[in-house]
Amino acid sequence: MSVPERYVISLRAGNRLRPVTASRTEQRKAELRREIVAASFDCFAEQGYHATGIADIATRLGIGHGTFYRYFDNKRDIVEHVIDDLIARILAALGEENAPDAVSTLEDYRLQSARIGEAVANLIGADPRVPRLLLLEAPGVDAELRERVLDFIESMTEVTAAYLAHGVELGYLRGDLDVVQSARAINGMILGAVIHGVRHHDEDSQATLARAIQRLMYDGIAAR
Amino acid sequence: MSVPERYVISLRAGNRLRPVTASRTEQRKAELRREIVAASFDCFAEQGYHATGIADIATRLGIGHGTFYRYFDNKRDIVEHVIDDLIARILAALGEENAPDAVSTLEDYRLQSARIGEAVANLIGADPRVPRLLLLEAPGVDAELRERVLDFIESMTEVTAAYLAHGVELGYLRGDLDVVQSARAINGMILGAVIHGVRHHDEDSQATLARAIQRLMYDGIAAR
Amino acid sequence: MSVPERYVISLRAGNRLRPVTASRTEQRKAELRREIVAASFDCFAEQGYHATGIADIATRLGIGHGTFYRYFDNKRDIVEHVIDDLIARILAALGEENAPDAVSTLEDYRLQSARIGEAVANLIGADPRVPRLLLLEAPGVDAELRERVLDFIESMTEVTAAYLAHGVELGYLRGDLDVVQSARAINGMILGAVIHGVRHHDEDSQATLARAIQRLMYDGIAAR
Amino acid sequence: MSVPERYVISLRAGNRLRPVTASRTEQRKAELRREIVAASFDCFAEQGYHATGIADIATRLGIGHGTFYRYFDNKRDIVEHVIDDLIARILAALGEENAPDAVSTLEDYRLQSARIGEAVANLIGADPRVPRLLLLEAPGVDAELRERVLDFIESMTEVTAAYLAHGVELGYLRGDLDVVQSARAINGMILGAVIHGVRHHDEDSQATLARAIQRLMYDGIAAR
DNA sequence: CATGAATGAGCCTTCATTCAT
DNA sequence: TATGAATGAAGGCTCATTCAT
Repeated sequence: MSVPERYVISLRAGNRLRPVTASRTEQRKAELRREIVAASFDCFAEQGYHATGIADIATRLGIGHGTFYRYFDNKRDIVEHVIDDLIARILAALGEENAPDAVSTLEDYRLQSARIGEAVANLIGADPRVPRLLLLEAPGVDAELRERVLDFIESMTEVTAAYLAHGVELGYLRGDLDVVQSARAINGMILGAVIHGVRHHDEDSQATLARAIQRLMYDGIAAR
Repeated sequence: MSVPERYVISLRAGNRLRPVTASRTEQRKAELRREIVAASFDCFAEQGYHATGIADIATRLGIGHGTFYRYFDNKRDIVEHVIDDLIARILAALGEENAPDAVSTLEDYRLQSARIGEAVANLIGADPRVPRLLLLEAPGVDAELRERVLDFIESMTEVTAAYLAHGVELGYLRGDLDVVQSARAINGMILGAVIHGVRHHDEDSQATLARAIQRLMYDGIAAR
Repeated sequence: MSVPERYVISLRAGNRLRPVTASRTEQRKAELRREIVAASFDCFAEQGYHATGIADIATRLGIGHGTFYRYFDNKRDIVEHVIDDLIARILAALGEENAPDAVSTLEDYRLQSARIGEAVANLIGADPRVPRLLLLEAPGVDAELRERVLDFIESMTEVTAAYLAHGVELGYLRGDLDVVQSARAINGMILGAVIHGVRHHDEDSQATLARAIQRLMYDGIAAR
Repeated sequence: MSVPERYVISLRAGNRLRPVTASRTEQRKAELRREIVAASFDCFAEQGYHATGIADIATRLGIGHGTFYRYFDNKRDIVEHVIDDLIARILAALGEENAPDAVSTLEDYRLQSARIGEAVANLIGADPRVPRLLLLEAPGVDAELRERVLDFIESMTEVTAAYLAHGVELGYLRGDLDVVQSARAINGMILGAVIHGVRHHDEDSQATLARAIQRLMYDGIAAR
């Protein structure tokens, strides 16, 4: 699954591909940074962005709240990093699935989309706070962050569109498919599933929903 | 289109079905209430809930901000009313379409869902701030309001499920349809369309997306 | 003594020449404003600008510190008003002396400068915190306020220069007088006296200093 | 020109008359001390005392800001040293002129005061930040430093008074001169000139002002 | 009933200072 | 000895809410 450039970058900047030779202090610093992001994530998820004070984050970590400001510019800065981190995590989770051009038959495609569906389900199952924060909390922080989230959603649509285009090309998807808009529709279903998963963590529900989505995708609802 | 009880109630409370014999002052009061809700909606949509002060709302109406508290308990109270008002408006817009049991053939059903799709598109087209506030701003206010919004989404699912169940019963929809989960999937597509419409107001885009959703619903994407 | 336009304005704006028909509330407001300026003056004089908190000012007045912000934008705003008020007070005190063109003989001029000297002495005697705050505290607040104070000093030089020019014109002052620079020198003596008065409030000292300045002005120090 | 004891001391402590046999490290330490004072002077002059952080000073020198505290106790300590250093520099500049008892005629005295005037002018011309920091910034730091500056001004008055007393004794100055108060007046003129020089660095202006002061000193302003 | 002056809880942020490395 | 990461006191400022007029 190919991924828009900016997220790749932030992914790398996040924690990978660092120069292997990081000094002791630098490692500590990077770790504390990550811990602050994690603690902030916890706080935001528990109480919401606006109800969370910098002091809450610091206290949770057992650090002075002045320390926070050594690592992030201000409250706005941290929420941005938390969200970017979430996006990076999601992309990482999805990115492990194969690329759009890795399949060549409808059956393969079914399997692939099932895998992706499962990845999404796992993501939610592993931590329902992730979609909740990303989709329900972040857009309410301010206009910029809302745009950021919408950008992310759109970028996912592009990915899906690429999958569909590949399928049309190879002939196992309808030739008259409006790939972009269909991608939007399909991602809407996933979005709906994710939002449903925010409250209903039970695996069964997730599984049946996933199956329903897939049946709908391939067969539609009309009786034959 | 049947509508969950609570929203009906709030709808009534909103502005209809009042005893016809309302005194002069009571009418004034009711009107100012409505104006405050409208002004609050404008403010929240423009600046977001947290960035909006009670003073902003009052100023916009040219009333003293003390007056605000004669009509609503507090800031939390008003946002709840604004959101309920939005939901009521949406339900009203959708409720004008026929009920689930009004159709008996697939063709009718197609037409009905097309009408509903158009109603949704009109809603967005008329004022994209409505979905933005409801779906992107409100859930970030606090946990309770988030639940409220999720409740609304689920209630819409129930409505859709009723439509599907009716179709299965009458045999024009697949007999093995998981009506609830399919309803969730379908509503996800609508959700996706609405969120897309938050930023892309152009009618064309809305129309092609609606068509893509409908084709997907009935035929799926697989080549036959 | 004529006075530069801007200070006249601020003087008026300060508290005079208001429309006589000020409503009850407006009067209260204006009075509280003045009280805040006065309390701020006290605080700044006692502890210095930077050591004074808004809370100190509010507490001294027995008002909530939020109230302060209803009357002044921020801490910077109040110090500016305090300083402007001081300048206005000084100009008012000096302005009561006659204008530069009111005298026509050396003897009159001597008397007039003696009166001015006395006015300055009274100013200091009445409240040595005034020159201390204006000359020693305000310039240390920030660059802008420093410039404000220097502007004031220069404006006083212009006034003195006008006096001297008048004297040269009428022939009772040396024809070859460099009026501007001499004015600066004379005002320097006054400045020195004022600064001396900041610590030495005794009238005797002020009086003998005033006499020494006047002798120096008219006769110089050289033996004849 | 004799100089009050305390300043002599601080002068020595500042950088002179150290035991010649200072170890390598001691020399380094002394030098860094001086560099810190210099950097602090720069910072205070540029941004003002309160707006300057210890970090600014350290950064300017390229040292860690913890190092600062190995050389000075705290922020207050350094500003005191900076001011003392300024005073020492000024005294050094003026001290190079002859002592009060080195002249015996009015003409010599004129020349001497002209030299002193020139020294003052040079001081300002060389670095207008010196008087600005000493006279306009330092008194606003806190009460103690304000007193320090006022002490310095008074000590200068004593020096001038000694000059005048010498002149009266030798008969080339008016016998009825109030030497102390006249000294204060004369120093006031210098003070005025210095403060004027803070903003107006042009040599011409300084020169004509110096001349005006001298004419005033010896001849007064009255027409003969 | 409408108003807006008053209030103070609460929060973000800075920065002088300490101290372990 | 030099460093800079950590700290938390301190303070400026906002804004929802109350209440006297």
